[in-house]
Formats: sequence, structure tokens, C-alpha cells
Amino acid sequence: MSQPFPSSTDPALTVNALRASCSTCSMHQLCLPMGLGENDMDRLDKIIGRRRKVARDDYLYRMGDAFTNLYAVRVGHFKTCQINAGGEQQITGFQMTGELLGMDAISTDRHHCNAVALEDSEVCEIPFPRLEELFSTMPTLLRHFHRMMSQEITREQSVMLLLGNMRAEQRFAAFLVNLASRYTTRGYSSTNFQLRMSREDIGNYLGLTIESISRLLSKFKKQGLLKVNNREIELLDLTLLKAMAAGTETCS
Amino acid sequence: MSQPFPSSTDPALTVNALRASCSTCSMHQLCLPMGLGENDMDRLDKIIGRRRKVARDDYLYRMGDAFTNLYAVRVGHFKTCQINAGGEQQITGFQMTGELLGMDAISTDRHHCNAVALEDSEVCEIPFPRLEELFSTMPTLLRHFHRMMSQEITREQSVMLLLGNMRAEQRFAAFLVNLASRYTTRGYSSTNFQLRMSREDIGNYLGLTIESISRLLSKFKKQGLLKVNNREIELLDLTLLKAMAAGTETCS
DNA sequence: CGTGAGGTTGACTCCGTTCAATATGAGTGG
DNA sequence: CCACTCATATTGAACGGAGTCAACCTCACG
Repeated sequence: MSQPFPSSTDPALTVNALRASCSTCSMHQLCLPMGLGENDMDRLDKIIGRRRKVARDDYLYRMGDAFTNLYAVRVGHFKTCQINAGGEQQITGFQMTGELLGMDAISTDRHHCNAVALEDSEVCEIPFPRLEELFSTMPTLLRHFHRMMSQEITREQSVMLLLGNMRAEQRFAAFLVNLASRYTTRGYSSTNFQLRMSREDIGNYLGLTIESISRLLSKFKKQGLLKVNNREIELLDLTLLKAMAAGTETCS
Repeated sequence: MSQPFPSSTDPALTVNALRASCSTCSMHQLCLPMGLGENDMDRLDKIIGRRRKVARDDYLYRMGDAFTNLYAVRVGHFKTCQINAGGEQQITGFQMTGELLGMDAISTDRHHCNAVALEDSEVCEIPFPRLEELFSTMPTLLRHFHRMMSQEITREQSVMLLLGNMRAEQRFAAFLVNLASRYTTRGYSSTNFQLRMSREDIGNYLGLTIESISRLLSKFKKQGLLKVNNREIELLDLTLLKAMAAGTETCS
């Protein structure tokens, strides 16, 4: 496994030098501290454990691990996946900066899925018991936490619609449009970006095979909807892609 | 539309006579007040708005409605469904007694789905702003509320696995096993129950057609896995059904 | 008794899978 | 530098599971 930056077990780096600070973090208007005043943000800062680096393909946590922390993605991308008794695997989401990981573990105090870094990444550890202590005196924080959980529920419902009702072409269009919109809110280009996940991951997430993803990419390219070069994507007709995702248009 | 019980617009019945009371409700060890002491339960009782009756096929709320209340199912069954711009519809869940409805609305203060009664039903209205007031002084309530939201996230992840990775037969087995287990925790038979939803609803939920559901029922019947009579179900081999749901067994 | 919604069953079709061959590219070592 | 390997991706051909279309059944209800 590649180790392009210092091992995350180096205590000097992870515990001291890299103490997280919400106030100076570029994600604080997207992430958990959204809407907090300076005072409250400092109080939140104090309970954040440390920044933790996670190398590409490494696990942030595994199914069955005891739940102690939520994690906010600071740098990089993650995937979360579900595995059942029969060994079937389903990627349930791709997380990017400012998004929260681990909320599904609250119900049973055990993680219900695996979280894996798609590239060298960094998260803020949020010790959940300490976060709970803050809730009683920080209603703004609590409210935003509820919004984030609720948003996760809504997001998953959209994926259910995608998996239950859409054709392959529509699924893939919806996937691209979703990425585009999330990069936009993060201040990046909505039309030029790199896929951080393999074709296999995309296929698994969308309930399709790797071959189907490959064919869809070729088809979209041929129709002039996008340009592809390995994982580099340029969306050429976002309007049409949105219409396809909505189901009001097809790329015949 | 059938009106087998008094209209829910009769104020005497809904506001006064039927004041909800968690302490006397048989669901209180499953529902929101789980684990609360007598004192706390009384405080929760005081904010519960009213019991509201919802006749079969009526909407509890609609997509886009302003969010003011969460709802706890007291009697009956509901379905929630998602509709996108193109008119595609996906049932995202079936809710039974003790389960909470409306959590997906917290993120935007608008409901993201429709909630429809599958039979004549009854819910407790939980005004969310008043619930939030309780959170600061009732940590046990807050904690259980978080568990319920988290559980909803987990549940949806299982459905994603089902829709993304399972074959028709496996999906349907998982569906039946899930119902069985939920009836068990409610003190009902795990093998004899009535389907409250149409074949069409089941199909939509499982990402299959009504014809497929019908064929699966016939197939399972022929294999001796169950008996069916309209919506009356008797599961004859729950063990095998569980194995099929887990993906470790097939009904050839 | 007639009507219409909901359900079942059969025949045929088609979208996406499966299987297989080939291509591409990053990483490694001579 | 090239040669080799292995993981990842592309493309083609054939197959098959579930969808589609259509006929028919069943039962509740006016």
C-alpha cells in the first residue's frame, strides 16, 4: 500500500501538530459547525480529537467496529459499503469534503459498514459522547446535526429511487449530475473533474456491472455528452445530462 | 373512500377525547419514549399534539408540505414514497406501529416524500419545535431520537443492498423475512400475517413488477415455502427464507 | 348481474449481464 | 531504457432474468 505522506501513527503529527480547527477550515460552512458563532465554534473545536490521515485503500473503520467517533472529511474522498451474510457487497455512498461519516453507527454503537479512502485523505475525529455533551447547551449545533442526519436519509431515498426505478443510462446520468453539483457547492468546476473511484465502484454503487459503466461512458462520449480520459471527466452537456437524470429526456 | 371510523376533522374526538398518552401506549418500549422514566414520559406526553386518524389511502403528508410534526404510528400501516421530476415513483418504506415518520423533512423543513395510510390508521403528532425544546433537558430522549434516525439510515442502506445486488427471488424473500421479524418484535406471529400493501406496492418497493411478485408468490407456494390466499400469508419455512434472503441458499 | 380494480398466468422481448478476448497503463526490476 | 506483470478498462458476442404485453380470472361493490 502506498504511503505518500507520513504514517498516521506518528503521534507528533497527528495529535499535536495537526490539531483540527473548525474556524480556519475552509469547509466550516458546509460541515458540522455550519451557522455557529465564533464562541460556539471554539467550544466545538475543543472536543475535536485530531486530524487523522487515511491512506488510499485504507479503512477509516470497519463493519462491526465499536462506535466512538463520527468523522468529518477534511481532505479527499471515501466510499462506504455494506456487506451481507452471503458476501454481497453494496457501496452505499461516496463522501467528499465537509461530509460526515459514521452516523449509521449511532443506533447500535457498532459501525454497520466499511469506510475506505479512495485517495490519500484526512478526517476530523469527532468523539460522539463529547459531541452529545455539547448538544444540551448548543441548540444551533444540535439543529444542524439533525439536518445532516436528515439529509443523509433523504440522500439514501434518492438512491433507492435510482436503484429501484431508473434504467442504466438514467442512473449514470444522475450519478454524474450529482457529482457535478457537489463539486459546485465546494467551489470546484462542475464540468471538469476527476473520478476518484474505479469503474467497478461506480458500477457497484449504481447496481450495474463494470462493463455497463464502460459502455455508458463510450456511448455518452460518442453522443458528445462528455469527454473521458481514464478518470478525467469533462461534461459537455450538463443540461441534457440533468434532463436524462430527471427522466424527461433520453440519449437515444 | 371508505370511512369506517369518525372523520378526523371532528375536533372533539381528535383534540380532546383522544389525547395521546405514551405511558399507557403499548408501543412505548419501541417508540420514541423508549427508556424514559415516568417523569420524563409525562413531559413528553404534554407536548404530543393529538392522535390523528388517517383513513386508508389518505395522505398523512405530501411532498413539499411544510414540516411541523413528526408522526409516530399508533395503529395501522403506512407507506412513504418518493417521486422525481420525470414522474417516476419509488416506495421507500412501509411503516408499522411504533415507527417514526417524517424524519427526512428535518433537513429542509419540507417533506421529501408522500406518506399514505395502507389501512385505517392512527398516528401521534409530535410537534418538532417542542420536541427540540425537550432535548436540552432530556438527554435520554435525545439519545433515543438519534438512535431512531440512525436506524432509519441503516434500514435504507439495507434496501440499497437489496435493490443494487439481489435477484428477484432473494429480494422477495428478504421482504418477507423483514416483515416477519418486525411482527415478532410487536408480539404478533412471525409466520401468519396479512400483507397490508398491494402487489403493486410490493413490486415498486422491491424494484420489480407486479407480475414478478405474482410469479414469485406462486413459485414460493409451489416450493412449499408459504401459503397465500389473497393478502393472507403463512410462512412455512422461515429458515429457508432467511437463508435465501442472506444469499446462502436458492429455491431452484 | 354488471363493472372495475386487483391479481394471475403465458408468450415474447429486450436490457443489462456474463463470458471472453484484447487493450491500456502504472509499477517493478533487469 | 525496455520487458514483464498485474490491475483496470474496453469491446464484442451470446445469454437470460425480469419486463412488457395481453388474456383471463376473482372478488367486492353498486
